[in-house]
Parts: sequence; structure tokens; C-alpha cells
Amino acid sequence: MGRAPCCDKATVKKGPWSPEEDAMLKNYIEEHGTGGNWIALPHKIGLKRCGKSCRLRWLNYLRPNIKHGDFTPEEDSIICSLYISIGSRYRLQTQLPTPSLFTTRLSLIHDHANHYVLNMARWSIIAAQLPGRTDNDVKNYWNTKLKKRLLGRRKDRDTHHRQSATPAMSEMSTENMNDGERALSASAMERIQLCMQLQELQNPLGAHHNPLVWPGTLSSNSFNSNSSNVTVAEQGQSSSMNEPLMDAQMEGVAMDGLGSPSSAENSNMISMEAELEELLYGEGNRGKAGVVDGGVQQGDVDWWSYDQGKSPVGSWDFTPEANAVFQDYTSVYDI
DNA sequence: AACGTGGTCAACCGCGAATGA
DNA sequence: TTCATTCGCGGTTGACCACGT
Repeated sequence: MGRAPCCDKATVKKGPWSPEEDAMLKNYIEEHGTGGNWIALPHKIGLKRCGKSCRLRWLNYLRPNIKHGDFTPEEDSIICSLYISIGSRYRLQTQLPTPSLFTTRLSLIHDHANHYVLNMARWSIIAAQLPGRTDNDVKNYWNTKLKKRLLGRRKDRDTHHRQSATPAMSEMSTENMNDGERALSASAMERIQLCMQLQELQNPLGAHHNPLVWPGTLSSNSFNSNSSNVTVAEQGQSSSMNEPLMDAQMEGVAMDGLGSPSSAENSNMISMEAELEELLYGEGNRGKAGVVDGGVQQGDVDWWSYDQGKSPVGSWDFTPEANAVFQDYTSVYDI
């Protein structure tokens, strides 16, 4: 028994959209809205298209204020930093589960991170930071350009640093992987590799003793296991997968007692931002994405800066809806 | 000119989550 | 509570294009 198709594949048209189809869809939605039902929409318009196809076409192409064309260095920086910071599939729950219901979906996050995070989609988060860009755009751009640019440089550096690699990093070879490590998605490994690369740049001699700072991840004093109703023990065994590495990496930006980054951590964030630029644009091109003389220009890459009054999470600039959900959740569960 | 190769990006597919009856 | 339907996402595909041989 397979899954029921969302539409009649025999009668719907597939492939590129014609200008006529675009016009029909655009005119209808601008006049009547989507009606809250994408599946029914093509029938109303008289389009021989799947509802999902209509939705995709509208969101990625026809919607107003969509920005096409080259990404700016600022956008590059945001995408890369957020990609590294964010877990693989964190979706914002419209109804956050009770702590007792943190099961399969979130346990991976919890086990590895040792604290809870909002489960929110990666590409949507990133796209939300880039006005006019769609998640599909960002995803394509990452997969076809940015990843290659970063990993290409990483490869070069790997060769260069191979002889001075730390033991902890050598253990990351697939030969030495345990089951948990093998279970990691390629993207997760990729992120780890990228972070190790950045970490190595920051501290070539003692990377494994220096917890990496992840700009933009959740602060350790929000959603941590100490202040929530569920502990690591209650969640079952903690993953064996590179616990020190992952725990440190997923810990997020260390906060001082007031919930703002300490000066040392802030310095680390700035440093990482600069290193990221070095990976993106190469030696001698720092400052291209807003980092000048080791500092961060206000308004350029301040998406990860902490604003206590704006977000209880203390890292992302959440939408009011997301903030409301989060605040409801924290008040109900006394987090 | 013809062919091969690689890059780009719009679009599709399948799945899990959300929603409502 | 259950089940059917719809939504929204990540991963993938394939058409198209540019470039090199």
C-alpha cells in the first residue's frame, strides 16, 4: 500500500510553467488569495497543475518582492554562519510538545545538544534572514556554490594541516566511527567538519580543549536541561557520538549571568565571523562581508547578536509568532 | 561544428507534521 | 482518539546553458 497521491498524476501537467499559467495563478491569488487550500486552487483557476506545484511556483517565483540574482557577500556570510549553527531539521512547532513528549523527533537534538531547541526548518530560518530570498533559492545556492567554495578551501587546508592535526580530529575518520557517528547525516558531518575547520583556524594547537562558539545557536541558559522538567537521564541514554565535541558545539554562545555574551565569547564570535570570511573569500579579503579590522559593522552581520528584550531565546531574531509560541511554552513549563 | 562535461536552478517527490472532522 | 487530508520541508532530478576539447 503506497501513499495516496495528492493529485491525479495522469491529468496534471508537469515541467516548466508557461507565462500563461504564471499569469493565471498570479492574477487569481492576487485577487482572491490562496483560499487556504492549495490542492483545490488549480481546479478553481482551471489550471492543470498539482496544488503543490502551484504553491511552489507562487512561493518561489510569483510572490511579490522575490529577489533573484546574485547573492551578496553579506548574504553569503549569513547563510554560511547559520548553516553551521543550525541543526539539520529544526522545525518550529506551532504546538510545542510538552517536555514528556520530547521523543524521537527532538531526542536527537536533545541528546547531542544537552538542551532543547526550537524544532525549526533550516532553510526557512536562513531564508527568513534574507529578505526576498526563498528557502529553495538558499538551498540551491548553498548546494551549488557556497558549499563548494567552503569545502574546496577546506580541502586545501586539510592537506596543509594534516601533519599537525590533533588526535581528536584524527579520530573523526570514518574508520574509527562508532554506530552513532555513522548514523550522522552527511550534512551533520559536513557541519562538524566545517566547524572543525573554523575551530582549527581559531586555535590550531588546542582545538579539542577549546569549546567552539556557535554564533546564533541557543544560549545555554534557555532551554537547558537543568531548568526544564526533563533531564538527560529521563531522555534515555545520551548519544555516544562525539559527545564532547557535539556538546561543546551545540552548547551555543556561552552567556554570562545577565544573558549576554561575555566579552571573551563576543570576541570569539567576531573571530569566527572573520574566519568564515576567510574561508569564503580567501586570505586578504576580510571585511568584504562587514567585518572590518576584526570588528563587526553594525547592521551588516548582526543577525546573531543577542538582544534580550527582543527574544527570550537570545540568539535569533524570531518572528512575533515564534516569540509568542516560545513565551507561552516557557511560561507553561517554567523554563 | 560536434560532442562531452560540469554548473545552475526550477520543479518534482516523498515524507513527517499539522490540522480538522 | 483516530483517521483523512493538506501543508511544508529536504533531498533529488532533469532540462538548459556555458565552456572546453
